[in-house]
Amino acid sequence: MYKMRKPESATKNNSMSSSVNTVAMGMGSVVKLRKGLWSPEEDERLMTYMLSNGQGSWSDVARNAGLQRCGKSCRLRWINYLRPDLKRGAFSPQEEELIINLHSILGNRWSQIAARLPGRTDNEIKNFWNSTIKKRLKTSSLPSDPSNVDNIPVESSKLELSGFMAFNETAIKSMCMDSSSSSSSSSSMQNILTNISYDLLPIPDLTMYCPAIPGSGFFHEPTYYASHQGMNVDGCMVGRGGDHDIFMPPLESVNIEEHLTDNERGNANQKDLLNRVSSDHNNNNNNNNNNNNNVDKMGEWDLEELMRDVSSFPFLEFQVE
DNA sequence: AAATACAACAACCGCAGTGCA
DNA sequence: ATGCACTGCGGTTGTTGTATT
Repeated sequence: MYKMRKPESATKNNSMSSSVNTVAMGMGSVVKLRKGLWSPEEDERLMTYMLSNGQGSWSDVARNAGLQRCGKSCRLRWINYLRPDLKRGAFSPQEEELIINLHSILGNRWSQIAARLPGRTDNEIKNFWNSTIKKRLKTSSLPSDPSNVDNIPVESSKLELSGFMAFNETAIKSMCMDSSSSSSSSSSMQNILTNISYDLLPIPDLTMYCPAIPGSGFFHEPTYYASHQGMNVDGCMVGRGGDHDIFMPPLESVNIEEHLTDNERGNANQKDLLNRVSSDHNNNNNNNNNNNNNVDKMGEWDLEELMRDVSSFPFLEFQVE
């Protein structure tokens, strides 16, 4: 079920949902900055601006698009709601499973998790986790909450998770905790993975996560990613699995849009996108699954493909040094 | 029908990291 | 070296719709 808020007009400022702050803008001018829910008019302005000008400085976006919002608010709205590649609607069971698994490695690094779920935002995943999964896990029959690495019993080297085997406990903890040895969580993860040698961890432990990572050279590449060279350029090979080398792309956010050419970006049907904005606002209870543009399709197809792949991968042996 | 509780979601806030002058 | 602006992230709060009493 996907609930939408009742839209409100940009012209009225009622209640907390659209308060107004005044901010000095230099040259003696004062601009009133709106806060709270976005109106359809604001959405359309931002969408139109972004589609025709692309992303620049967010404060410039706010100013140039004629929005009485701070840049930060514009950024958030674009990333979490208006972005063309967003997949809307309920999380599929596969996505849910993926989130649980990724969370067991990455913890609350929502942006990192989101980077592995095409079309989903960190905010969306975070909300989903806090409102749904967390409760479900709490009431489930699992002996401990897999989301909390601290709860993993010392004796248990493995944790059964939804039919998959999770990483070896040590590896999981290292990945989650190792922030001192590197400047970023991504390189931390890479460090861990590159330090895994080949005799201890069963390969399914690793493959469980690889498919979630766009650009992994591990499986036959989804054509979408394969067609955008450069996705793997910075990837690092973390191991070999039989005939397959295992590539981990950098764990920084893999932003699909960044890899589109200008033409490809332009091909995103602007009319469709604008329609989506207005239809979202018009249908309070709308998820956009009916809106079968390629952008929406891509995420679904990708996930299904990945889940198929993981189920067929052979078992191998890995080891933590 | 009204009141209340709950779930789901949107958006804000504060902080940290980064780049630049 | 310092200060500032900008960006991104994660935690938190507020709003709204729905279910329940």
